[in-house]
Amino acid sequence: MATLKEIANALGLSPATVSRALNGFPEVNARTRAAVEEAAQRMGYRPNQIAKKLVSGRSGMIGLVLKPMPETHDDASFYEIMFGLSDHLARRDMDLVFHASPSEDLLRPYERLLAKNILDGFILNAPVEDDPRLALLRDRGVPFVVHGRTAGADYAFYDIDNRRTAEESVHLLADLGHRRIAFLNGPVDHSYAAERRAGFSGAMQEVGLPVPDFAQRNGPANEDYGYAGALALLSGRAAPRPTAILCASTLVAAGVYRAATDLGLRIPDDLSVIAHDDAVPQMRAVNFEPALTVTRSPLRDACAPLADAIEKQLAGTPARDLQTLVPAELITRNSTAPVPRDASEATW
Amino acid sequence: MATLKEIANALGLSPATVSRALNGFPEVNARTRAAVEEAAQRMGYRPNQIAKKLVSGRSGMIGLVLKPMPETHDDASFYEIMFGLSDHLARRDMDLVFHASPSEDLLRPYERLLAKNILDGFILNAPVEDDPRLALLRDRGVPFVVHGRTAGADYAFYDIDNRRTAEESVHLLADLGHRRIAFLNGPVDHSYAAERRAGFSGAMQEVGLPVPDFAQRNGPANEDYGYAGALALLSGRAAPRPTAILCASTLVAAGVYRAATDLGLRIPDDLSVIAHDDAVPQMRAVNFEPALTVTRSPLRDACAPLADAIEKQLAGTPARDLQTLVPAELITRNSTAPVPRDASEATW
DNA sequence: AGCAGCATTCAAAACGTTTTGAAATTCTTT
DNA sequence: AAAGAATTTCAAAACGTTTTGAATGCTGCT
Repeated sequence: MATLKEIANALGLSPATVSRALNGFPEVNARTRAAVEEAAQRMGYRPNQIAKKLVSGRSGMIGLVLKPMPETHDDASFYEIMFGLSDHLARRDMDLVFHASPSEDLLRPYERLLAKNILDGFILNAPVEDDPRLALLRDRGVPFVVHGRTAGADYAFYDIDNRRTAEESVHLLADLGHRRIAFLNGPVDHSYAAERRAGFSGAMQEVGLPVPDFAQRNGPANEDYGYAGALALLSGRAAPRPTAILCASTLVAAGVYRAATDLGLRIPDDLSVIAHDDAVPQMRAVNFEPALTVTRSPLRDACAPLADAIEKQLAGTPARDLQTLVPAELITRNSTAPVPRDASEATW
Repeated sequence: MATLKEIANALGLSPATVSRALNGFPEVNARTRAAVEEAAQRMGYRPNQIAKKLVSGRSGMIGLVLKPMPETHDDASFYEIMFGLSDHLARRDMDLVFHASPSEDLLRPYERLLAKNILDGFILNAPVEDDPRLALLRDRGVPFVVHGRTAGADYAFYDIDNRRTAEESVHLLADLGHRRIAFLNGPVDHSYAAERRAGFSGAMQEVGLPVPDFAQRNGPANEDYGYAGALALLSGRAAPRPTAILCASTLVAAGVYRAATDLGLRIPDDLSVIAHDDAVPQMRAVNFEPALTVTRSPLRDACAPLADAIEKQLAGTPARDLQTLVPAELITRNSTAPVPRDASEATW
C-alpha cells in the first residue's frame, strides 16, 4: 500500500500538497489535483487512519459497554441496539467498540478502555441514579451520550417520555371505567421505571384512584416476572382482583396473558392489559391474541439520534443542546375494553 | 493527561529511557525505573495507543462483521457470541469492533474497515464455499480466524466436527431400530450443513438405510422451519412417516415438538427427536418436554479458542497451526426411544 | 521596472510513541 | 592506574499524516 510520501515523490510534489489535494482544499491547482487523484487511484492509496488520528486526536471509535442480563433475557433488545447503532455509526464513518463486562466491578471495563486511550466517546444505556459510570466519564472529560436519563441530566441523552407514557396508559384505562389498576413496573433502580412510577402515581391520583403498595410492583421486565406478578395480583386472595394491568414491556404482558389463561380469565372481557412496546421484531404486539394495546416507541428509533448526538458532541456542540425527549405513541388494540359491569364500582 | 515527554522532562530523562522503564526493558537502572514508575503514577500517565499503534502497527482492535439474520431470529446465539468474544478478547487486552451490515454488498463493511486501516485482524463466522470475505482478507494479507470452516481450509479456524455429529446421531437412532430417519438440516450453502449432510448420508448408507430426497431438507434453522418441515414429513401423505427426525438445532426441534403435538403424535413413543445443541441459555434442551436428546457443543466454548487463535496469529503463529476441530458431546435424554413395534420393519 | 496581490507550492514542525546506534557512565580486571 | 567490559542513558530517526508559516511564481497595475 502506497503512502502519501510515495505519491508525493512519484509526482515530484511535497506531501503537504498531496494531502491538500486529496482532502479537497481550495488552494490547489486543478491540474495538480487531477494528477494527484489519478496517482492515488493508480497506486491504490489508502490513508493511514492511525496517522490521521495521531494528528487529529480522533479515532472514530465509540465505546459501548453492556453488562450481561441473564435475568432479563432480552437478547432481542440487545440485537436491535447493536445492529441499529453500528449501522448508524458506520454511516457517519464511526465504529462501535463493544465490551461485555461479566465482572462485578462495573467501572473496570471503562477504566480499561479509557487507559487504551483510543476511543472518542461512549454510549451508555440504562442509567441509574448517581450512576458511577457517568461520574467517571464526566470526571475524565470523555464525551458520552446516554440512552435514557436520570433526574436533572446535564449530559447528552435520548429518552422517551416515560412519565407521560404511564400517564396516558392510566387515562386510557380510567376512561374505560377501570378503578383497580395494577402496574407491573421495571427494576426499581432504573430511572425509566422511576419515571413511570411517578407518571402512574400522579395520573392515578389525578383521576381519584388509590394505589395500594401491592398493586405497584417492580422487577426484571421479563416473562416470568409478568407471569408471577399477574398470578399474585389475580389470585384475589389478599385483595379484589385488578381489572386492568399496566406492563413494563410486551414480554411482561406475555407473562400476564399466560397467567390469565391459566386462571381462566379472558382478555379483555375480564382483564384489560396494556404495555409499553419497544417494538422488537421478536415480540410483536399485533401478534398477541388478542392484539395488545401499547404505548409504542421502537428501540430502533433511538439508534440514529444516539449516533447523531455523539457525532455532534465530538464536533463541539455542548451536551446540553443534545438532549432529546420523544413521546411514545399510544396504540389502542384489543386487549383493552370497558371494565366488566359487575366490578366497575368497587375500588381498592 | 501527561505524555511520555512530559514525564521525561520532569525527571530530567530522555523519552527513550522513560519508554523502556515503563515497558519493562532490562537495561534500565532499578532506581531510575522506580522513579519513572512513581512519576507516571503520580502524573496519571496513560500511553496513547494511537501513537503506539503508529509505530508498532498494532491497535489491539479485532473486527467482527455480521449480517442481520431476520429469518433466523437467533438473537440468542448473537448474544452468546458477542458477550463471550468480547470478554475473552478483553482478557487478552484486545477489543471487539462490531459492525452490522444491512447492505446487500457483504464486502463493503470490510472494505470500509480495511480502509480505516485501524484493525489488527478479523473474526468471521458461518463461512460458505468460496466465501468472498475470506478471499478479500487473504488478498489484503489481514490476519483472521473463522468460526466454522470450509473444505480444505488453509486458515485459522475453530469448528465442531459436524460430520461426526451427524454420524453419531444416525448411529444412535439406527441402534434403536429406526429405519426411516429424516433430517431437517440447516441452510444448504453453509458449510456446517454440508458437513452434516455428508455425515448423515454416509452413516445412513453404512447402516444400510435409504435417504430419499424428501427426507433430507435444508432451510433456516428456526422454529417455523422445524414446524413446517415436521408437518410435511409427518403428514404421511407422500410417504410413510419417519420414526425419527434429526434437527439442525434445538430451535428446529421446538418446531418439531409443536408439529408433533398438533398431529397428536407422542415423543418419544411415536417419534424420536434428536438435535444439535448450541447450548444457548434461552433454549435449554433439558427443559424440553420430554427432555431433548442432543449432540451438544456450547457456542460459548468457541469464544476463548477464537480469541486465542487471533492473538497467536498476530504473534506470528502460522494460520495452519491454529486449526481446532472439537467433537460434540452426545447426550441421551428422553426424546429418543426404540422404534415403535408396528413401524419397525418398513423402510423408505 | 517595480510592486501589490493572488494562487500555488514547499519545508518543517507537530502528534506521542518505539527503536536504533552511539555515547556516557560505572564496574572489573589487570 | 589504565584498559576493557558491562551497564545505563541519550539524541535522533521513524511511523504517516496534517498544519503552519514562509516562499515561489504569476498576473496585472502603476
